Amino acid sequence: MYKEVHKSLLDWYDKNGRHELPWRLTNDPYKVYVSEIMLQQTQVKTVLERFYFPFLERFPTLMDVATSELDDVLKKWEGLGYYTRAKNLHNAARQCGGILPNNVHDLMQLSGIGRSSAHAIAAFAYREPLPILDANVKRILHRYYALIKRDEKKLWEYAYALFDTNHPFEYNQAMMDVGATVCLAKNPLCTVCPFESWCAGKPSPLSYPESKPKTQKPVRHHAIIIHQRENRFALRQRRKRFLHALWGFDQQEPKPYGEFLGHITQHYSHFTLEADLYLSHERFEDEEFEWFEIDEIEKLSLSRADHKAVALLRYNHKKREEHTGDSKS
DNA sequence: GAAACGTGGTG
DNA sequence: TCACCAAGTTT
Repeated sequence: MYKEVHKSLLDWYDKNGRHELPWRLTNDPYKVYVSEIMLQQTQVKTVLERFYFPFLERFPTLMDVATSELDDVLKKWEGLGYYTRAKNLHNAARQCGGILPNNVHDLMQLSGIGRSSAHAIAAFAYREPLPILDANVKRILHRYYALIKRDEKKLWEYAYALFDTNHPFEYNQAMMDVGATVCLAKNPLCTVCPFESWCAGKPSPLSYPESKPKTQKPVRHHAIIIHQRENRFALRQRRKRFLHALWGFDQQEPKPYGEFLGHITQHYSHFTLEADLYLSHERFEDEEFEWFEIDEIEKLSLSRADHKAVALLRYNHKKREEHTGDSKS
């Protein structure tokens, strides 16, 4: 049925596939696993250039993750976002005793591994003849079959329908690459697509699937307060889901709390933070908080917004030294 | 099943 | 400038 389609796809993959991706060259399931988690909702470029290699250098094996502290894992995840992934990775490593399961069922029992990641790990790391279904494949399927509605269950059926059981590994990799480089969300390059002759959505690729109703992100106003006591500053480790386990400064309702240091805007996945930053020398007692010298703060894992706060603190400090003529440090 | 969950790149 | 997107999972 799909013989010609599969041939077209494989030919395209041979010539145009991203054959140099490191997690595609390794035969270490752990490395494939790490790549799959890092790549969730994250661009290849970011993972490749800033996170994949440093993480593996610090944690060469899953056992290293299992025997390390969450704070250490988080430090290597700092800046990558969706920090629950790091928490889940750490938890999963301990769940399986540092030995990654080799089948979809057992993989899915681990924290942070859903059906999509389980199939990807099984297919890429263990060469299981299973179709994958990620955002790339979904976009291709929606267009190929001209599917308007988003339906997870049906998409899996189509994923199995189009799957090439004779070349499972190459097929899956090829689908990822077509989705990432040809069947693009905004500007699909249909003229060079291996599916061109059979794609039902080609006349109007942007129609599949139907776009979600656009909602504007709410803006939340806060004050970020840097409490200072001599040469130390107060930070606490977050306990809730948002930016879980990351350290940060005090955050309160928007009003003046001392010396104004600047304004911080940070766009999160579901809201925008607008915060004024203050330096306070008022007495501050809270068991949640610990006191750090400025250089010690850098050793903690901080969110982007809190890093901006540190930068403003340093900038302000430096500016003051210039004014007082004090040029030490 | 909808909403929560980060950050950087892009048009 | 800003909405949208990029290899999803959990609640």
